[in-house]
Amino acid sequence: MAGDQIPIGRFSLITRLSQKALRFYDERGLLVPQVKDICTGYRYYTGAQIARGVSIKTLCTLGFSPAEIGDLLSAKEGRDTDTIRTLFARRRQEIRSEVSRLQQIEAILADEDASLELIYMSLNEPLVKEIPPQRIIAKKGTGPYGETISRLMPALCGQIFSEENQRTGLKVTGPFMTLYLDNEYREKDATMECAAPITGRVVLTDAEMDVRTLPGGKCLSLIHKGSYSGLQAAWSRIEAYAEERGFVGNGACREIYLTDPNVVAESELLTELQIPIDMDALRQQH
Amino acid sequence: MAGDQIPIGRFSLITRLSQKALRFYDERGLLVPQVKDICTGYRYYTGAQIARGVSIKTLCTLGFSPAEIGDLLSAKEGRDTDTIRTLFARRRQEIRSEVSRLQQIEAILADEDASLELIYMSLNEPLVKEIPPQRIIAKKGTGPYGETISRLMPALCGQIFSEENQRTGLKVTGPFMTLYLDNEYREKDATMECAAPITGRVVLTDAEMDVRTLPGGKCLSLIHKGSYSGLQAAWSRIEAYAEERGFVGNGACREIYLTDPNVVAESELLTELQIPIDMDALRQQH
DNA sequence: GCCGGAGTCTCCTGTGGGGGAGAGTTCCGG
DNA sequence: CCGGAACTCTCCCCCACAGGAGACTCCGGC
Repeated sequence: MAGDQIPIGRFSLITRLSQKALRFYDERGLLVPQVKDICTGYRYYTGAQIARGVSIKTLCTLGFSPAEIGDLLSAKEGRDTDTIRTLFARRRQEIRSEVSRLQQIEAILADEDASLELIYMSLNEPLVKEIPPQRIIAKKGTGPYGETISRLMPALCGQIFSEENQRTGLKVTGPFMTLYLDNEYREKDATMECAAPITGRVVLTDAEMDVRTLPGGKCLSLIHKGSYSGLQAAWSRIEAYAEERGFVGNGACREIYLTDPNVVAESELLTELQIPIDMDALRQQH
Repeated sequence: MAGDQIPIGRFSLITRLSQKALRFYDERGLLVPQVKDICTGYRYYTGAQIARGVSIKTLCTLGFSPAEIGDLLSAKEGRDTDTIRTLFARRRQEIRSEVSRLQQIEAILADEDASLELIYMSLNEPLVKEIPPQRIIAKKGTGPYGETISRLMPALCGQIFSEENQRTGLKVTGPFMTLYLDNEYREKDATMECAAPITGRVVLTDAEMDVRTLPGGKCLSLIHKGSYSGLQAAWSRIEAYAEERGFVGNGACREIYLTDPNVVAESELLTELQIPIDMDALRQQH
């Protein structure tokens, strides 16, 4: 029979592996042709190698990486059924999580209006992220929400940009923010702090002001685009998300004004909402 | 506010795009930092660029490629809702087909015994592939299946390796095969041809022998591993598959003996089953 | 002004092959 | 034995970043 000396093209047709892939597997040692003509470089496979080629193709179709395929084929030779089962189970788990990820995306795309909104409004999903500790200067106040912030911000800026503080080298190192100090929602007498991350020496002339370091750690974060009047809805979204997933709060919520309302149009304003969370408490729940 | 001059690290935290990705998008022109210090190479973004960064992140999470993201953002600026809808619909289709592909794999992996069999037995799924035309020498015969092949093969080999034909330069260019010429299943008086692909001039001394060119084209192909006694089951599998998908046969089925039973152990034998199919007839059905 | 640590830069390698260029080989019929 | 067709070879670029090395820069505190 013509079983020996199969050139790469024919071998490719039989095993359904592309020539590119065959050369790649040769290089990686996964499937090395029996004969390689030293002077022309031509690869020649044998009939006995077809089985291995077919196995590789099958495993490849199942989505295993070349390294895993190597392990699987070794395990197969050694009749190491346990390893095979383990790798198969892992792959199955990967596929399941990939499917559920794709289905979530599909669900978003399925709602055409929502997806248009997604791109036009820059909406996005809340996400857990790590934030670094920050040294801040803050001014505390109590009262209704918008009004209090409007009162605190100018005072804060006044202090920061005072001649004294500019002379000693105080610098603002990030966007301004508001910290919400209440543990519950209050309409009229909410306690909040307007703050800015800083470096340098500070001279305080206001008893209501404070310089301290905010702790870092994990937080749930959501970026809101648009006028500040939409912030209420955004807070509801992120709180609902936190509730749903069982996140446990761990400190004051922060509202970070990423863009400057004096520079950017109201509809293009970006604000990041952060809820510091206690990952240990979350883990204990599950 | 400190909205201008955001270095890459901070911008990365805000937008949730990795620094690597940001450098890549800079290079590709997808999101170029407002300021790039010529002498240090440092990238500085502005608050106004955050929105674009967040959009890119969102679209990236949805699985769009950088090129598509560029198109989408251009369309967004131009209020070209149609383009956006089209791209979203396309992506959605891609996701659906990917999900169904993965679910098929998951179904295979779900049956643990079947998957072990898959790797130990080298089973695989039938697949459509293209085969080239082949010039063959064939000997026809009628009778029960195994017995007839056992009779035809030695005769065919005798003819091929006869002194005369070896002298004129006849060469075998591929594995031996059997062609099944009946359109129905027959137990006792099946008509078949044993054949081998050849090149060179041939002298025929047997009236039952024939030299001709088999047509190329699409075929359904399945590789079977193991003793020839399992071929019956393999034929059932591929026929069932063809039936299920509505494939229309288009010529004699071929059974190709990829490995040599004189060399390879019975349990390691490989045989390829091919059913030539008519793609036009298939298309008309759908 | 100086120093250390943190931040940032570019460049290289890796993934799992696909697509193509340009050159060399093999094969087959005449 | 010859010539053209078909086959095969080795590079090189592409994707969409991730990881890491080694060097440079920046910043805040003293």
